[in-house]
Amino acid sequence: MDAFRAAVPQDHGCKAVANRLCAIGTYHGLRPDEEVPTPTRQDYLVYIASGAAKLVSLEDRDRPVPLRGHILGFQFGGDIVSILRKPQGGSRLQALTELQVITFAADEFLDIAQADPGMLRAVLTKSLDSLQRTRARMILIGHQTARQRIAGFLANMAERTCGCISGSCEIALPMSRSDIADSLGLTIETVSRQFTELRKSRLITTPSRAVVNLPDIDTLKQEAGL
Amino acid sequence: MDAFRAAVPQDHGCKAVANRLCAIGTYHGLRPDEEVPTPTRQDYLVYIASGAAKLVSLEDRDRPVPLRGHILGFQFGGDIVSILRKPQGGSRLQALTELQVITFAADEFLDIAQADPGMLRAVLTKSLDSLQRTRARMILIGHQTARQRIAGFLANMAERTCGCISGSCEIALPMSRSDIADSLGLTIETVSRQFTELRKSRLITTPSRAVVNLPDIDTLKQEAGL
DNA sequence: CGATCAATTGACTTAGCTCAAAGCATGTGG
DNA sequence: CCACATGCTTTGAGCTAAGTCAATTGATCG
Repeated sequence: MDAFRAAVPQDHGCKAVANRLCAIGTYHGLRPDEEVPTPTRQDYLVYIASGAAKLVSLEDRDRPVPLRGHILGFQFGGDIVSILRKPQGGSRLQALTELQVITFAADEFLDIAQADPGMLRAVLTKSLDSLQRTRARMILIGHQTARQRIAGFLANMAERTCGCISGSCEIALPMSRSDIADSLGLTIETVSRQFTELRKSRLITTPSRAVVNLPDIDTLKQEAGL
Repeated sequence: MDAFRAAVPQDHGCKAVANRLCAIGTYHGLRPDEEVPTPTRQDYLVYIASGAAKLVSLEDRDRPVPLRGHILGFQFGGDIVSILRKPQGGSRLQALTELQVITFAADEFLDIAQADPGMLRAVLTKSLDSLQRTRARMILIGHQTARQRIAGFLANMAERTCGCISGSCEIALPMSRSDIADSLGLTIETVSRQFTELRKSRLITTPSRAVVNLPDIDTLKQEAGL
């Protein structure tokens, strides 16, 4: 429950709450391509203990086409994801690597969190932040070129998976090109071309298909317009 | 405080809270182009009593260019907006019409809301919903054509300003073409061209520059891929 | 060692951007 | 009241980034 504790600047009694949370949650171990069981009766919160996953919008028949089966984003160890049940905006969480998660019903979570006002407050703050970040990303997607999006994606991955915000680092890309393309609103071909462009510009090297070396994160960020 | 009450399915004692909120809040009356005073010391929540406004990201010198001074969205009577102070992702709320708002510090709000767990819970739910909607919109922006975005924008406006989700209706567009363009990640020219295209398709008529008639919202939505 | 699937590369098309001009309001001063 | 200036909006003519279609290469796995 590190993420919860991290969300609270001064940890005032959250450890106890975190333990209570673990008590109501269920552990799941998943292999690549398997899905975190989708709730039917109520909303769930998922804490990702380790591994990488993609959040995909449901592909209901009666859903607007552009919203069907698209990648909403990627999640990594430490993240908390809310999985809402169907009517509102259903989504499923699919493992990209070996994945360990703890799931619990949102209602039960709220019942417990309510006991600790600071806790609930922290979660609210966290979700408002999340909203702000998503908004920012929306603007980017609306105004950035393909190259900027890819550069930004790689810089973001470096930060989220290795905590690297500067200098050089090597990151693993557990998702396919097609997943990347979809999440950025691009095509596979364009993603591929941008990778080779960045390679030519010496901003990345690709030792293997799923590994990318970022020799200069700062320039990469600049390239992304950040 | 209708919006707050609306957020709670069964109103259990929120009216009292709403009154308390009004007590800690400050009323502001603004004319077009004026701004809701930007907080420097803490985050603020703004309840829009009446009128229309645009939420604009700050244009700090040291901010990534694509995030500078862009339209994050439009807000109307009944909406609640969070204005975060600088470091996180500052934004300002600028009146498009005569605007009446009540502002209060987020901290004070949380102090009061905490007393009523159901209330805080409702707000959390509301903000999670908001996150989901923003995510959906992000996908759309990444995958929709100019025509779909404009059609979707108009349908959305009809729903938010007159509550029309079907049939026909006439809406006012208090914002400029350039505001619309920016919020959708398009250029003014493209917006203008799409308006004339929709006019040719008999999906809209424009009695005046700032007024649009939607004779068939259902087809419009279909056009938007919704 | 093929067979299969993902990724890359190439040739072509096109939606939307850029640049530029013209149309239309609204307001101001003579 | 008109002339003119100013600021939005519309329209037009290329141009370019990214999408589409199609072929090739490269990995992985029975």
